[in-house]
Amino acid sequence: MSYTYEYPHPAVTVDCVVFGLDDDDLKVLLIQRDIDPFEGKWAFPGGFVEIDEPLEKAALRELKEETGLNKIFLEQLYTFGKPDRDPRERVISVAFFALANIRDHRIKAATDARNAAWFDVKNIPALAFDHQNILITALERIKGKVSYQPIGFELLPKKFTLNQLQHLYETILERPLDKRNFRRKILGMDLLEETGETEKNVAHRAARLYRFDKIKYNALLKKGFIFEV
Amino acid sequence: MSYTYEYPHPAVTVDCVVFGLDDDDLKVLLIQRDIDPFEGKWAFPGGFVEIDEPLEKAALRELKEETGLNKIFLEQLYTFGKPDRDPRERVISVAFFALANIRDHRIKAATDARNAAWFDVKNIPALAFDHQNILITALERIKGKVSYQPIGFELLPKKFTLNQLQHLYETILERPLDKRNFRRKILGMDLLEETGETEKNVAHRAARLYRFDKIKYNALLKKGFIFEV
DNA sequence: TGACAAAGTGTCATTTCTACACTATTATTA
DNA sequence: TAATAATAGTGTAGAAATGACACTTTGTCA
Repeated sequence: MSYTYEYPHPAVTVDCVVFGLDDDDLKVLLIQRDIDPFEGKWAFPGGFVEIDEPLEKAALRELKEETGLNKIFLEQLYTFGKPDRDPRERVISVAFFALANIRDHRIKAATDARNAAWFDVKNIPALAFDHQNILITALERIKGKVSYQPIGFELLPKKFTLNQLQHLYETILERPLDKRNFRRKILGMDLLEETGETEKNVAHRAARLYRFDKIKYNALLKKGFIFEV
Repeated sequence: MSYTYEYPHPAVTVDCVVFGLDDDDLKVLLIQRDIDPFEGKWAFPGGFVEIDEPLEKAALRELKEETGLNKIFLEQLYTFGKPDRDPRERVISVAFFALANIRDHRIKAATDARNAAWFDVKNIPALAFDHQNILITALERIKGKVSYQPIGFELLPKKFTLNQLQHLYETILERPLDKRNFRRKILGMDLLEETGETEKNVAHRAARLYRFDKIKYNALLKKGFIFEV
């Protein structure tokens, strides 16, 4: 079967930059390509958009096919369209980004992916295509966004300590924050709910566990509340 | 001539949302389509990306062809890809947005545009394709961006009064600002240079004219300065 | 039971924000 | 030429937010 057009058409792909947090490090999910071009190289999960498929749906499908990751929230990041970014033909790629809790998801490679794994953003192998650029763009976005949208909570377990939350912000923003000031600000927003529980199996005083109250957040939003860290 | 592919390919277009400021109103540049589909309807300037052409270059080319607007700074806005957004075939459109000073540019329609004109964003005719969505996205973007990037200056003449600047912010943000607080904040940033000149031909005390000092701004940026209004 | 490790807590000085009203200047008009 | 109309231009004080800073509490483990 073949498809003919009066004018040349580019191919369109989607790519997904999924961030995760693993103890101390910010990570991204990569797959090792099992097909040419760039066979054996690491890249962001992604692939061709089907002709009647919405972009976001294509991204979710590819993500699931290649890594097993399912049902996560994707946000459009940027569209990469340099004419020579793919050696096969003109390929325009719509990149998405997402946050995921590493422990909640079991990654497993499939279809065009030989392998799938989380990599520390500070230690990324050489990437296929222009995916290095995509990574840079995604890091800028997450850094810019984390301060004024409560997206960070997606990276943590449902119940988390204030120290974990502070650590997350310090990791993404790449600067230290004052413990007391951080707590004052976060708790003052009235977005966190105490679970009444504390950490288990730690060799020191156990910290209180909180959960993010999305309903409260949405209610505050309607009243003009602005999240800011 | 025809082009054949093993798999179906979407077409890719670019669209440009150009904002301008005319006295009291925020405007956008629209063209009236001279060809099907949506012949006679108003739409954002744009068109098909050539097979070896970067996206931004395509946007600049279409903008110039259809409206005469030349050499303005475009920023990628969002990519619109719903499968049925174009009745002809699957078309994925990469939208850009830009700011322009209306008085500096003479608009003239050409090629596929029967007409080109500025429209008050509060009073937009029915638009072709999903361009209403594109407009909404662009308005959100400019509103979100104007407060923390000094983009507003692009909309004003080179020399402008503080009242013009304040009015611009009030128009985009859709809320009133306090005159004294606004002046204190803007002047305190040390980004504006007094020209020494004043307004001409006004029936009241003439206001001082300022210009935006981009060199100073870039220097401050390097020192970690954050613009915020 | 003492040492260790992290949790949890308050204050003060500085800066920033907000709300608010009158005088100065210029062109126009009576 | 004096009065009027229109906008320019200016300061302050109270409230809120920020940033810097160190010790006590609680639990585990040796």
